[in-house]
Amino acid sequence: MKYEHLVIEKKWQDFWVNNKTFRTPDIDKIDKSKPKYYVLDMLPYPSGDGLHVGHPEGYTATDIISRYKRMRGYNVLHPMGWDAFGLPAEQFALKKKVNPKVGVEECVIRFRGQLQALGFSYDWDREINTTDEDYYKWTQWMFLKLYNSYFDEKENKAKPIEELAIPDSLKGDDITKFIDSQRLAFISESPVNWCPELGTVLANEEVPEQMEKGYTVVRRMMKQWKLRITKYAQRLLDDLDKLEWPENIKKLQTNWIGRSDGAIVKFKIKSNDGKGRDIEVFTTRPDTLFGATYMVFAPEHKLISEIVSDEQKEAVQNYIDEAARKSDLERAELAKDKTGVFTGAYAINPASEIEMPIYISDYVLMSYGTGAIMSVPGHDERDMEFAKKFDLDIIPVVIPQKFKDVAFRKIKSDNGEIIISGKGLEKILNGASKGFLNYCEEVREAKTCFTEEGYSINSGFLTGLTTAEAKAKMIKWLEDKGIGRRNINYRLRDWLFSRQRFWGEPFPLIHFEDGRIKALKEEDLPVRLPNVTSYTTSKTGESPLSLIDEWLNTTDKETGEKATRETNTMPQWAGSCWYYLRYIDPKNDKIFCDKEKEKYWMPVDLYIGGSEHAVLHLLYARFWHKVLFDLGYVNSSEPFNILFNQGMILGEDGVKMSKSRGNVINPDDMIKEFGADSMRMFEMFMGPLEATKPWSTEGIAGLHRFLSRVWRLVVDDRTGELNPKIVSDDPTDEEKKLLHTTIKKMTHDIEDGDMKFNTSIAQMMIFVNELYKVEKISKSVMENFLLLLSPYAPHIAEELWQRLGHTESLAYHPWPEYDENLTKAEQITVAFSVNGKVRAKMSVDADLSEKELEQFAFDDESIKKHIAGKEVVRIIVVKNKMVNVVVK
RNA sequence: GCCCGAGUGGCGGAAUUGGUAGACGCGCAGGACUUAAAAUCCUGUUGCCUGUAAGGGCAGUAUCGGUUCGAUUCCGAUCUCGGGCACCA
Repeated sequence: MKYEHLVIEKKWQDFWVNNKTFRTPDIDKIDKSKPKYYVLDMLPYPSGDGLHVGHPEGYTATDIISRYKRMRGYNVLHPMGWDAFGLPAEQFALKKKVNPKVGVEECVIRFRGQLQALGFSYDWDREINTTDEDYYKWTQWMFLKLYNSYFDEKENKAKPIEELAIPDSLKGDDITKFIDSQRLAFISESPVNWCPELGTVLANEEVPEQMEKGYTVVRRMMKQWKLRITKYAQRLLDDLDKLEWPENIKKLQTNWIGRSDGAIVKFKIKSNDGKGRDIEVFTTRPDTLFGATYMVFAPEHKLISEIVSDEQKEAVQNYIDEAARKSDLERAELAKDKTGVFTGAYAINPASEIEMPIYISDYVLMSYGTGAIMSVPGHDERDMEFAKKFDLDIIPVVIPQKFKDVAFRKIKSDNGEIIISGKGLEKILNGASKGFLNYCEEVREAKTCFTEEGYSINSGFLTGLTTAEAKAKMIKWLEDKGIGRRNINYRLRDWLFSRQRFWGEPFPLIHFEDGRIKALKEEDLPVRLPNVTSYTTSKTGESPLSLIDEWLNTTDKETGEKATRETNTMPQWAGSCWYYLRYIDPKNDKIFCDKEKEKYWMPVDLYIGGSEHAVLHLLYARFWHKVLFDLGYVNSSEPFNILFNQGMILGEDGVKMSKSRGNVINPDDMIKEFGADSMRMFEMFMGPLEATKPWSTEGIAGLHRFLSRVWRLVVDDRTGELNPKIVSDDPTDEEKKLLHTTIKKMTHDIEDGDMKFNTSIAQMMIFVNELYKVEKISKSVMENFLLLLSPYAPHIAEELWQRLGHTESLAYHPWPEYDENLTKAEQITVAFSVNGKVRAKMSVDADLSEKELEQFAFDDESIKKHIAGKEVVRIIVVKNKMVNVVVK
């Protein structure tokens, strides 16, 4: 009987499902004396195309770990679910004129079938779907928690809104306004990408695609819900240290959060109308304040209308209008060429006391810092470009280290020794200081822009100091004068949390006619999506929900007052922010997850998914988890302890798989032709998990060949009986060494956590190749090998295990142990080299002394030849490895 | 532009702390079995030079340089590719 993968794989998949082999018992039935291991996959979006070959890559890795940990005696939690809200399902629904859940159901059935066909050991009793009412009820519940919480700056954590201290000075509506301004979920007017032709708002990522199709996209202000993730910026940054994540992912998150240390500086604006006005700016380089020669405001800055001069009014208004029409993307694309307009107003530099003209330009962003900057064109490239274009003054105030000695040479004057700054020096020195003078001249002429740290010049009381010293001294000076302070800025923005779509979680909020907003109570949840058979998009940019009157119009349950529902829905990220908690307690209708169960299973021990989620999903989930932690709903401050990113699988041509290229590999075809076990093994054999690597159909055939070889080792091809080579004898010494070496290698490969399964598979191939060379195989050796193989190729392992006479599944059979002594070779090959070049190799007894090895080297004919007539200077002996003779 | 990561045979990739470069697989070549083919099994496979042969020699881990008895591994510079961010003051 040949290796018939289709028959075997179906048999065992049915066995596992019917026997619930991989069901993780509920908490009270679990043996708590065993350690726990929570292995999580990033839950997939069940798209209409079905699985692609990239999915099984990460899933196979987690499955191998899960199966290994079970054999190691761990209580393993290994669940799967569906992240099914989102745009593709919505577009499918609009096209087919159906409710999106119709399409989602089909896709889920398809995905589940495909995953089961790969033999993954998920506990299907814990399957979740983010679009189930029982699930999104709790997503809404968490939104309410965010809405009803504020961030306490002193304690650096979220607290219930009832605990918020309200200033005594506030009365009536102002109290409500104050409370609303502190909530972690808040509504605000925000710019969005509006596409008039499509009548919809687009996410930033969708903009380029639509513009290529010829649609226009403009910026437009709309009321949007946001989550105050920025309050958690520092904690999200600090806690990265606790996590065993790849350094590059930590770096990506660090950059995304983007902490900048600097100062806030207050400038006086020269008054046109007698009113005293100040403007604050943020700078990371307070040491360059003496070099600030002009200011730039973002076009959206509120102060512009107050300070603009009559002559400039029209030009300024035109510029503001133009900037408003551009999308963020357009603003960025035109980045090379600076634009702007003079406002006619001036500010006073508090350090140099010069008048600084105030410009507006869209290179200054309203959303970062204070929306206004001090420009130091000598030491900031953008400022320099702008200064060049508008012919503004440039003062060099920082010099590179190399000019230090020239710039600050001590000059004897009539009054004794003094330090002269670069400015004074220019008049006095020549020759020796040419490089320095050239530098100053180039800066003034906007030919050079020195943005690094160095030494201050032309900077009054800062002159001569290093950049670090000057920063500190300037901040002190600003604080003493009450016109500035140390400040930290983050790049991270508050999370735009609303979408104008049908297919998402509705917000549990109602609006009254007078504009008041009321959050629903926990017992009112879930707010269900309307059960319509079809729907259309609105032309106003609002959610399709706004057109469904019987859903939209409602009354306040408590007062009977007329109200309308919030029509925005939550973004696709919402459901995936906490799904890992629901797996722990998927059927609970009292709470999203029982706290005792959470305490047992959390944090996730291993989390594997694609690096496309390195920033957003992982940051959002960490943020939600911290809020839940602050409010006392979870015991862990971070959700994912170890993270691993799988690499992308490219097409056979070495480029990204895409339908248009026609290089897409369908996993169904591969499973049918070669089998799930071959598929799993090949994806692991291709290379390290994190690497990007091209697919090879010839490669998967090779793994199928390997599994066939394993099959024939146990089963006689012609008779279907056991291979007569398999005997009940004790293993020979050779077999023992081979087996124990293999156990050792494979155990280490998994325990090291590098996810280099390719070398384990190579070791199994060596094992099988060796067994093909011997006359007899001890049955126990074969059994141990099947246990080693089982996490990788579970179907064939179970089948052969059974054929060797076992009646129980091997899924919970202990992983083989190895004996270190048995892995050691008695004979080893050592290399003899002369001057580092290997000249001879020799098989010797292991653990020879250095003297003995040395003697062998000198007795070797080839070594003798190479050292003949030369002086031996040194001999280096590395035990069990080599002897190197150094000659002259 | 900035921040990460990576460059090893025809290809995917191996190589504990610096210690025998190319494990394992694919592909290719040759052989066995077969009327033939497929499947299977065996052998070879970094390049160049040399030898009838066993063998021997030289070069070689993107490029150039450094440290070292010895470098794929450590250090410096450069080039190429991949990923992320992108006017963040």
